[in-house]
Amino acid sequence: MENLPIDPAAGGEERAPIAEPTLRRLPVYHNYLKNLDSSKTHAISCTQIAQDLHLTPIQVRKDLACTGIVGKPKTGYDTQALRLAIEDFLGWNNPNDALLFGAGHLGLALLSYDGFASYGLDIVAAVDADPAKQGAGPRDKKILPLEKAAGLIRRMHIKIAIIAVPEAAAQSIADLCVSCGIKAIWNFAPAKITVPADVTVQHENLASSLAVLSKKLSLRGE
Amino acid sequence: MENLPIDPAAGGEERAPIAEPTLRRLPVYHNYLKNLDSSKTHAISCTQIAQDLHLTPIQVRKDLACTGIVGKPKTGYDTQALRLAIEDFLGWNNPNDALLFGAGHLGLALLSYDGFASYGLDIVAAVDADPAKQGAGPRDKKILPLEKAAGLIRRMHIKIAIIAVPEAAAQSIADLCVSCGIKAIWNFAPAKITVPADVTVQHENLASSLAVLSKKLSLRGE
DNA sequence: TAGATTGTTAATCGATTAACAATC
DNA sequence: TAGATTGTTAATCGATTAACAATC
Repeated sequence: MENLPIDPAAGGEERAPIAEPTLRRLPVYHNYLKNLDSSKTHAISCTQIAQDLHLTPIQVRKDLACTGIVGKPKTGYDTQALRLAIEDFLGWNNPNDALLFGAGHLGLALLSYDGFASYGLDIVAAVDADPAKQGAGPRDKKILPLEKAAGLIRRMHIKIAIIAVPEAAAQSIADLCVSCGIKAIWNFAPAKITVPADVTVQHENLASSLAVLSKKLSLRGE
Repeated sequence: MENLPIDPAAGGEERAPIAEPTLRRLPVYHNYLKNLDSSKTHAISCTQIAQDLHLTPIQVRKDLACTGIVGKPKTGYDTQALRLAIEDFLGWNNPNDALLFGAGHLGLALLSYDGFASYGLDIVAAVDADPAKQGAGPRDKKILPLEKAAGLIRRMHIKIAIIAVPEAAAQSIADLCVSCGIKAIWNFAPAKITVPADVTVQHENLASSLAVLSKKLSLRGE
């Protein structure tokens, strides 16, 4: 294979586009490895991973191949090396700064979560239009007035915005972000937002997940 | 086609399994219809929907066919009927009771959100192990001691649990749920949970979404 | 009627799974 | 060595897209 060299500067040639389902599974493997007792388990096989995560060994093998890791027949992969390969591939050791819009319950939940750092995301601050919410937030993160957003994004060259504002405000916040140079939006508002083609939007759609869950539940009940 | 009759009692025969991507798009169509000015738009075509949602007309047509809706050539679908057909198909007019575990920021965010009702989900209450969090929550929802969970689930025949507790507590909460007869778990904890085969788990995996977002961002930047 | 749109069958595309040689 | 596991090419499966007749 040998696609996706670890050094991003290396590849001038066409790079194999990674399948999104694979991409979504990589953090799952990473979390699995993190929870292994590393003092005991120095190597792990696809067979073992697949069994524990309820996947097939072939799928695991193919997914991991994307990261460039090379395993040893009969023993499997070095757990430490595999973990690092996933982190490398996902860019988790080059953290991205992000600005959070909205300090309601959801915004505070995101701001409180200290796990994002290990996923290569650093929420530098939050902004909120409500003066009552402004001030010190969880984990020593500041909650600033909305007016500070544009300057902050420009000054820190922030590329990622997280939108956790009410549905009605989502589009205008997105517009603001785009005008300041934001290139990726993680949207938690239950609203479709429209952005130019060069901006990526990842929509966290609870209604979709709920539809899957409740349909499965109703199908099971027969 | 004529699969998936609206009356769930009708089908003894094999029922066409709905594709998950389709299932996830149905709420998107629904939200789109909701935001239409219904006084003006009595009928809507696939072409129009596809254009506004950045999909293809063929895909929209196929997705909507699952709901059993029948359109009229040249005009499209009756907007009202289409909306109801989606709600019917997704079971949104037979709401399911759910119990929320965890009243941290995320739990409160879920409890505060008044949109779930229209998605067929009724969070009857929350439970939390921390006495300081117990009492009245948002929207007049009670936050009860953890010990009340089992009785509540059994008494109300609750089938859905929402887990919004810290990673370390997730599995033991899941075990509790299973032992009380919960059949579907919506898991917001960043933890893999293991349940018997007859229980459905929908895992809301932020790390996966973030991986997709940051990979797209880094690929764009070349 | 003409033209746009639906409903449905066939073709394509991409992800998953199977098969198997290479390797430790 | 024998046996388990990797890496990779081929086959399968399922979702998307294309094609087109039916319909208003």
